[in-house]
Amino acid sequence: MTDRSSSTTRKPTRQQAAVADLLEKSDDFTSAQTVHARLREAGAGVGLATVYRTLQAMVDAGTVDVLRTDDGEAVYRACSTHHHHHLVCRACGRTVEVEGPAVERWADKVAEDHGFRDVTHTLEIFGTCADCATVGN
Amino acid sequence: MTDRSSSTTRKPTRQQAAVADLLEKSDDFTSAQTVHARLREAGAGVGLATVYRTLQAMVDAGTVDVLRTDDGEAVYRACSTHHHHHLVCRACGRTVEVEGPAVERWADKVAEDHGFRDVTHTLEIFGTCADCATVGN
DNA sequence: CTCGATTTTGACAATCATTCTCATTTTGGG
DNA sequence: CCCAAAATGAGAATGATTGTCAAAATCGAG
Ligand SMILES: [Zn+2]
Ligand SMILES: [Zn+2]
Ligand SMILES: [Zn+2]
Ligand SMILES: [Zn+2]
Repeated sequence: MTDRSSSTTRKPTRQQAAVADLLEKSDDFTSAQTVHARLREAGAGVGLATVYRTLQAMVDAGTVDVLRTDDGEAVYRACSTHHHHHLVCRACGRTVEVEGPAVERWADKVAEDHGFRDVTHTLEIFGTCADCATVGN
Repeated sequence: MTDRSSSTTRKPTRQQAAVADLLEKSDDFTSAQTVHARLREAGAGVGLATVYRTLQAMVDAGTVDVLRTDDGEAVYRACSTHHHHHLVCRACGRTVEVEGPAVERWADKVAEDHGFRDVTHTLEIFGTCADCATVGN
């Protein structure tokens, strides 16, 4: 159990900062493997296990969002902290954060109508962005 | 490329029928591994590779829905053929199909407003169903 | 500063779902 | 019956993710 919880802001290590910085600079969702590779070629390498641990910690802390690609790979992105969803270009990966208060209410109501508690939801929109649509056709 | 597409209704084999039947009888999302195990213990075993192939074919044919669990495992369910989403109990797996025309329109509009084409979306609602809420607390 | 306790790291092994290989079996038409 | 195409399945290969555990970094009290 890694549960020495209530961890009050511990100073990030060099490795943790490196992972966080890289995500900040990247506009689209990035896999752990890619983060590892990028850091390696950038000189300041970070162990693969540490990359996974750091990403998971950030997800738990709510500072990064995670979602699954079609083939099941987890990808991460530094997002704004409030609740939102994503519009992702399936060609280039360009990502736009979107919000829909009505959708939030709808999801909660549907769940409640069926007697469900502790409701959460996942919602992602995929498409081909204008730039990619131009190139591809 | 396995693309001898334009599939002209081929008679399902014993194995394909077994997988399809099992999914029909199950009300919740089931993983390929579980389908394989269930079929095995039910006597009429089916090769694991065939289970995967059959499930993928059914997904392509639109006769089953697939989604990813939190740990990335693909799970399948025989659903109605029209577009819908799911309300899933994260404790017992009970699943309810739900629809939300307004959400569909919202998603398409958001994408269009940002210049995206060929839009699709994924949306699942998770919670604890009434039965499980009673037991757990 | 110094030393032991605690946390973090990372090389490497272990898991495990999914895919690939390819020889064998089944199916269907002629 | 005979052959070619399609399907099957046992086992190997792949690849992301997690587990292990000894070494390194950090912290806090004395
Ligand atoms: Zn986000
Ligand atoms: Zn939402
Ligand atoms: Zn469904
Ligand atoms: Zn929909």
